[in-house]
Amino acid sequence: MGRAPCCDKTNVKKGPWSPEEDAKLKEFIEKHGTGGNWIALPQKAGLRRCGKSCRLRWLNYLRPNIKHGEFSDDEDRIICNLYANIGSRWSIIAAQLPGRTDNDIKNYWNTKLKKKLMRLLNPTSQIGPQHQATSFSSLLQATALSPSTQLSSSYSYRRSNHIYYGLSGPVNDPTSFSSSPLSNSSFTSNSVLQPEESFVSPMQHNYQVKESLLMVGGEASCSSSDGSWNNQINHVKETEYGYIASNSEQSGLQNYLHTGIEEDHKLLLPSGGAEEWSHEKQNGFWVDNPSDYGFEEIKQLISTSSCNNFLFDDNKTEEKIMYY
DNA sequence: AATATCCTCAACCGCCTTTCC
DNA sequence: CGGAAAGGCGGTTGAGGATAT
Repeated sequence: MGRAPCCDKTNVKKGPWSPEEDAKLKEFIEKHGTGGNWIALPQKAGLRRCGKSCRLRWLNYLRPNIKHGEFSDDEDRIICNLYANIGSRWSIIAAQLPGRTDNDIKNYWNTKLKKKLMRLLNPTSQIGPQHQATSFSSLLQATALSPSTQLSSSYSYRRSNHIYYGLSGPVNDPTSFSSSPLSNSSFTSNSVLQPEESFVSPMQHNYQVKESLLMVGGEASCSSSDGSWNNQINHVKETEYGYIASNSEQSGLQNYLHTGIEEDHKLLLPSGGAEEWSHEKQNGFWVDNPSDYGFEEIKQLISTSSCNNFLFDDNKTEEKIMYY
């Protein structure tokens, strides 16, 4: 016995939406909202559609500020970098591209961008469709976009006898591409996928680069700038990172976490409190917008925490911590 | 001009996760 | 706490338009 269907399949219309249906759905949602119940919505709106179908139509096509049309080079780069870091998690990727939907990005990747990248990575080969997926993943693996060199989008430090090991530079940073393999305004094959050595920063000679740091996080980060708190919090939960946010961000976060928020740029902690998040199973702390904090505050945080890994969101902090 | 083939993308399907009771 | 319902997501499909022959 399988799962019960979400609606009466014999009584719902399928296939492309007519302009009339679009208008009905749009008008209803603009007037009443979704009411938090997509399943009940079509009946209320007078539509013979499955609730899921309505949801999809709204999210992918009808809701305001949807961007249609060509993807920019910047968008290409973001997609490529995020795909290399987190794979086909389209909703997370979409959260980084305001106005784009996960469906859009998925289609674009599967039909165009993957081929575009394949051509750049391997301009001479004629790869048939049946081999494309395998070849593509092996190409990714053979390059800086491979999982073995992937890194979270920020700067990682491991505390060990008061020495901070730094892996510098925005390595594979999906949202900041100053050293990105795809950083030119148009794709050029000679700029694609730098060798691992190129990740070494000028400051590196002072500090030992620990390969284990590459494992910190294991996820691309999400910026809060587009207000995509939901995905961001999922990310934080998934990676078991504590999250340190400034006041301005806390109101958004509050909606999603049960927190122990303290005043003025203090730790934002889950209900278990600091001890729970300092437990050794905790991967580390994510420090968003570290420039919002005093350096002393960050120093204190590091020295009082039993946690070894911190992710910072900018390289000014990286530099300071290096010399600390 | 007719036909075949390819390409795009909206929409569906089914599974997993989250929320609610 | 467990089960059901709903939400959310990623993979896949197929209609229709574009292009090649």
